[in-house]
Amino acid sequence: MTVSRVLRNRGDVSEATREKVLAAAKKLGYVPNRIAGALASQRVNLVAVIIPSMSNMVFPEVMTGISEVLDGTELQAVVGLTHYKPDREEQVLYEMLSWRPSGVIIAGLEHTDASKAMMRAAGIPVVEIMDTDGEPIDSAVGISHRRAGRQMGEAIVAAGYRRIGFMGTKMPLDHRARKRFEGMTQALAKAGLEIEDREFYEGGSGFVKGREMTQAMLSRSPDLDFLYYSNDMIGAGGLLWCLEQGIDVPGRLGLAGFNGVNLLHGLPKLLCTMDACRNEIGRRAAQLIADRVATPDQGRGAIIELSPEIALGDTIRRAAAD
Amino acid sequence: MTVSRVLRNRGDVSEATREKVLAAAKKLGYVPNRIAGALASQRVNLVAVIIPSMSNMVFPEVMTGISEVLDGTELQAVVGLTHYKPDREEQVLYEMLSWRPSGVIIAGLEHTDASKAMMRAAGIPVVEIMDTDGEPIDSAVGISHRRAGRQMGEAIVAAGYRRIGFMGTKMPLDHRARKRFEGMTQALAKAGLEIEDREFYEGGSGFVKGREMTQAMLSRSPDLDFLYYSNDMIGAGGLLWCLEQGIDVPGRLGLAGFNGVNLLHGLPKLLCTMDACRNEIGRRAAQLIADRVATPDQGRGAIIELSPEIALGDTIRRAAAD
DNA sequence: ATGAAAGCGCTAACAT
DNA sequence: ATGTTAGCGCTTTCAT
Repeated sequence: MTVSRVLRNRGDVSEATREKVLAAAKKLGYVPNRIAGALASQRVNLVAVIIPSMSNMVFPEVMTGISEVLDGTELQAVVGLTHYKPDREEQVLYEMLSWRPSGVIIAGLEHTDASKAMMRAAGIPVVEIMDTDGEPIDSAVGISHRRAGRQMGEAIVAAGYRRIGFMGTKMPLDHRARKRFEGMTQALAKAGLEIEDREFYEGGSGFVKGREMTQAMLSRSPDLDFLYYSNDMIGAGGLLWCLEQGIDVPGRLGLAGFNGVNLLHGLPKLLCTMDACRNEIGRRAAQLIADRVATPDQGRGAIIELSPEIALGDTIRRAAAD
Repeated sequence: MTVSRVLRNRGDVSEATREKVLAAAKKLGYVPNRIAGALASQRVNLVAVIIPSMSNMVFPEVMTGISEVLDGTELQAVVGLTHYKPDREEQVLYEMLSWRPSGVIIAGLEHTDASKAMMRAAGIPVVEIMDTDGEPIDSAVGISHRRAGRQMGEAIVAAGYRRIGFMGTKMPLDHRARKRFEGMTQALAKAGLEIEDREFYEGGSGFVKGREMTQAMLSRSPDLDFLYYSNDMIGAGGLLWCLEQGIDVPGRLGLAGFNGVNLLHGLPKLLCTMDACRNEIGRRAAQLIADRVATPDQGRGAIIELSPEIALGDTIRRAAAD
C-alpha cells in the first residue's frame, strides 16, 4: 500500500500522508522487512565479500577501500572468511549466494570447480581481487605477484647482493605468496643465483616471529647478505633484531618485506617493501560492482592490474652502480 | 516439496530420492533462495555485528573471536561499520535489523535514543561489547575502561613516577578512551597528582604518530617522567624514539600503552600495556548469542566483565617499594 | 494520489 | 515417505 511507497521515496505520494506515515513509523520503531522486500522485488543491495582472514594487515585495508566506495551507494558489504581453505570458501560462497547478493568480491583466482560453477551460474558481477596472474571468472583487480617478486629480485641483484635467504608462511594455499616466491626465484636465476636458505613458519605474523627466524637463519647461514620476508611484520622483527646485533643494514645485510604497511613507518630504519595496493584494490573492485549494478550490460570481464613500485627505504643499498 | 526437505536434512526422506535430489542440485548449480526460506520460516541465521572500524588492531581480533564461536554453529556474522559516528550507527543498525537477524553484537554502551529503541523493539538478543561502564540494553561483555585507567594510574604512582603526560586520539566519541582517561585522572588525583601535559591526534595510529607526539611533548615538557599512550601503536612509536634518543627507559622515563597488541612483542623493550581482551570479548559475545538462539528464554541481561591485568613489560619500573 | 490483487520461492502443517 | 496447500511481508501492476 501507500506506506511502502513512502518508505522507499517512490511514486507520487502527497507530502501530508508522507509525513504522517514517517511519524507513525518512527513512533512504533518500525523497521521494514527487507526479506519480504527482496523476495518481492528480486533485488538485494548486498555485496558478498569473501576473503581469507581479518587478522593480518592486508584484508582490513581492502575492506576499508570497499566500504569507502559502497558507502556512497545503496550497496552493503557482507563479509565471509575462508581461512585460506578452499572447501570453506566453497561453503561460504554457497551461503552468501543463497542470499542472492548483487555482486561478489572474492580474493584470489584459485577456487574449487564447484565454486567457479556457482559464481558463473549466479548471473551477477564477480570481481576476483588481489591477484592478476591467472584467468578470472569475470572481472579482476589486483597486482601481479609474480612480477612483484621478480621486481624485488631484480632490485636485490641490482643492489649487488648475492646470497639471498627467504622467509615466509608455511601456507601451501597462499597462492600469492607462492607466486611472489616464484617471481623472485626467476629473477635470481636470470642472474645465475639461487635462494640459499629458506624458512617457513606457522601462526600469526608478529615481530617475534621475524626475530626468531632471522636469528635461526643467520646462525645457520651466516654468509647470507640479503633476507627477503614474505610480509612486513616479520621483516620488521628481523630488522629490529639485526640492528640490536649491530649488523650493518643495508651494508653487510639487506632486508626487504612485502605489503607496504604504513603503520610501520617510524621503525629505526624504513623497511624496503612493495605496496600491495590494498586500499586501491578494494576501492576499484567495489567501483566495478557498483558500476555493473547501475549498468548491468557494461564492463563485464574488466581486468585492472595495478603496478606498485618498490619502496627502497633504508634497508637495501642504493645505487649499486656507483 | 520433498526437495526442500532434502536440502535441509529434515524429516523422513528415503536415501534413494535424497541422493537423486542432491545430484540434480549439484549438476544444475542450484543454490536455494534463503530469502524465500527466511520469509517463510521467520528464521534468519545472521548475527549483526556493528563496530566502529576495521583499521586499527582491535576490532579485527574481536571479529576473529566471534567467528571462532559462530563457525561451530549455523550462525553467520554480518559486519557493519560506524566510523565512530552515532548517526551512522543508527543507520547501519536500521539496515541490519531490516534483515531480521537472530542477534546483534554492537560495540559500546552509548547509542542514540532511536538506536536503543530499535534494539529493544527488535525482540532479539543484543550484546553490547567492549565496555561495562554503563547500562546495557540487554547483555554486555567487556572490561571496565574506567577501572583499566585507574589501575594503570595506580601502577604508575606505585612505581614512583610523578610527572605524567598523556597522548590520545582527538575523538570525542571514543567513549572507551575517554573512560580510561578519566580513570587514570582519578587514580592520580588520589595521589595528589595531575596529568601535566596532554596531546591529541587525528588520523591513523602508526609508529610515526607516536614518535612525533613524543618528541613534541618532551621538548615542551622535558621534566615529564611518564608517558601514557591511549594505544600500543603510538606507544611503540614513542618507545622507539626514546630509545634512539638514549633516554633511560624505564629509569628516567616510564611508558605505557593500552590494548595488549601481541604483534608488538619483539620490540627492543616490551611496552607496558593492558590487554583489552579483544578475542575473548568476541568469543563470549558470540557464545551468548548462540546460547540465546538455542534457548531463547535463558540468559537475558547477562553481564560479563573481564578483568585484564597490567602487563608491566620493560617500560615501567618494577618494585618501587624496594 | 491511493487502493487492491497477485505473486516472489520458499517452509510448515496437514494430508495421503 | 511423499504430495498438497496456505501463507511469510513485501513490491509490482493495474485500477480507480
